[in-house]
Amino acid sequence: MPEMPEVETIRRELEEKVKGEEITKVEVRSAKPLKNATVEEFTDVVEGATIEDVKRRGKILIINLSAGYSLLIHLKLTGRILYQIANAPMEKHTHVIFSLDDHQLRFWDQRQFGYIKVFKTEDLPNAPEVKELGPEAMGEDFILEVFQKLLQTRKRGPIKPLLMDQNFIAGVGNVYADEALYYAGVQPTRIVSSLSRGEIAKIYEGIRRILPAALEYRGSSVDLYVDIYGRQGEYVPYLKVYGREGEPCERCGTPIRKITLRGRGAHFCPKCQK
DNA sequence: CGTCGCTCCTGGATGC
DNA sequence: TGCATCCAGGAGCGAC
Repeated sequence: MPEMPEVETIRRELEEKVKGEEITKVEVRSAKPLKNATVEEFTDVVEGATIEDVKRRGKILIINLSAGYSLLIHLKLTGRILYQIANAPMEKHTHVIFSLDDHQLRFWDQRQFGYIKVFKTEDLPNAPEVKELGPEAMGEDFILEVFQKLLQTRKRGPIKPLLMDQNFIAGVGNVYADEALYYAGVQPTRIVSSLSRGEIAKIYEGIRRILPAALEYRGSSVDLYVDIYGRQGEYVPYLKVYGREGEPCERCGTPIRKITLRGRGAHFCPKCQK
């Protein structure tokens, strides 16, 4: 599932490949991902537009087009943006096709939770999914003191769901929340108010170290994630707990446990994490 | 407003 | 072997 390292990988690749390209034609095979526009409105905005640049905020991809419009793309669990030769065979679950010169960008999504919305570029900051976002997980203004202060406003619940709350911190999801907590030696169920200053600092450090490390490997291909060329991310072998239920902890050999927390899988070492 | 359960969806895994 | 059921999960929504 694409989190910051995966979405940033896609952003970089798109920037390299399609920046400056004109979208000559758009084909909507399923209108479901177009959550705030009709097919006609979408087509009118996109066709003939040039891709000016590709940005990211949290897990959201933003494609700025000429003529003052932007596409806001959320891949959710299984969304893919694929860069393919125009005549490449069409895969099932391809919902929107943007034709460029001799290539196409294809929005593919098996579970259909992802979406593409259209905004006037000037209205983007007020888009509901952007407006309430917390600080960028790897942003330079997200310093330890900011994390500490944020935690003081949300003291009652367990730490892990909070790390995944995009309105708290933008960019961390299920995989890297588990990994950051393993790094910190803190169990995902720990109530925020019980965390020591040292533990908070370690969680912060975990986030700040693991995200860029994963980005270097073009992310983690858990679930169906691939980059725009269809390549898997290569960070999975370096994950310490996510997807390793029953395997021995690298540090102490205790089997990694998986529990359900707020309806989501949470993985941790019962010995190394307190 | 914070917290929390429910919901969307598909196909691979699991059970009988 | 085949069919039914379960399960994964980001984030919006409503309930409290």
